[in-house]
Amino acid sequence: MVKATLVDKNGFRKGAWSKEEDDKLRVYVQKYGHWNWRQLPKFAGLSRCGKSCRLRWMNYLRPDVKRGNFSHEEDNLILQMHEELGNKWSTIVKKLPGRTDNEIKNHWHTNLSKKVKRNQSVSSGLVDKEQSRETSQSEDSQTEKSETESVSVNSPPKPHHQPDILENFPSQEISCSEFSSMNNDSVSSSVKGAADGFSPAEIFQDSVSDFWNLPFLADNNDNQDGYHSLLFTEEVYMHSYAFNYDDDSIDWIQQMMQELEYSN
DNA sequence: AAATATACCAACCGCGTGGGT
DNA sequence: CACCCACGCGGTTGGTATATT
Repeated sequence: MVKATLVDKNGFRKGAWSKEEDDKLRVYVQKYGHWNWRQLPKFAGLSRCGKSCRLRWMNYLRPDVKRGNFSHEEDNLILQMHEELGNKWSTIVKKLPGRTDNEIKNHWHTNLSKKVKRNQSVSSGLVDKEQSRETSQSEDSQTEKSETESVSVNSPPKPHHQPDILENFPSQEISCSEFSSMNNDSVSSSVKGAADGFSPAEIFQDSVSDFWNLPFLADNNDNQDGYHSLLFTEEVYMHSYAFNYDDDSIDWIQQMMQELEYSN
């Protein structure tokens, strides 16, 4: 199910994601969160546009994405919600934790919409014997499928690209909307929560004064309370703020990231 | 076994929206 | 108010797997 990889006019790779790209994106987002999808590929060392990265993460790499086929309960819920809401996939997906809007949309178009059409035909008396036979057959196979699949729903298999490096990776994702919408005050406030007992201004000042002396704190070995990820978030923020994402700062972060990767 | 049709689904694309300036 | 930017949503495309002839 992969598209041939090619390059668009901006030099961004398109098409199928390689395992290496997946790993880079997964490691990056799990460590640092997706604080800005547009900038993220540069920092993660990916030649992809931010949009593509976001989609890949949301639909495939997110640790809580539930793979495998849909259970009867899920099917019924989708049918019911779709009847109420129409193609509001983002709303429907909220009722199906672990599923993605893309997955639900695909499932709808490939399975459920046909089911609905058949049911409508049945109810309007347009179906002939042959069709009803087909229907019952496919329903049966569907049932069979769903029964075996409900197991996979309860214990979702991990994405097939899951590298060993992430086996013990606690997720410390920072929501894009949460972070990217932060202004100076809110960043300071969030840090205040982590640093406990310091005023935003103090934290901010301390961050500035200590910035060049701080080690790179995004360390997987010590993230019990997410404190380090918060510190890192602040650090990246400060750095990007100070340098306004110029090439030097990007190179600097990339270099640091590489060093981190090698040290793991 | 080969050719063709169909199903599936990852990824792309365009547009709307909201926040910031 | 207008403009820009980043993001999210929904529709669509197209490559691969599987079934059928």
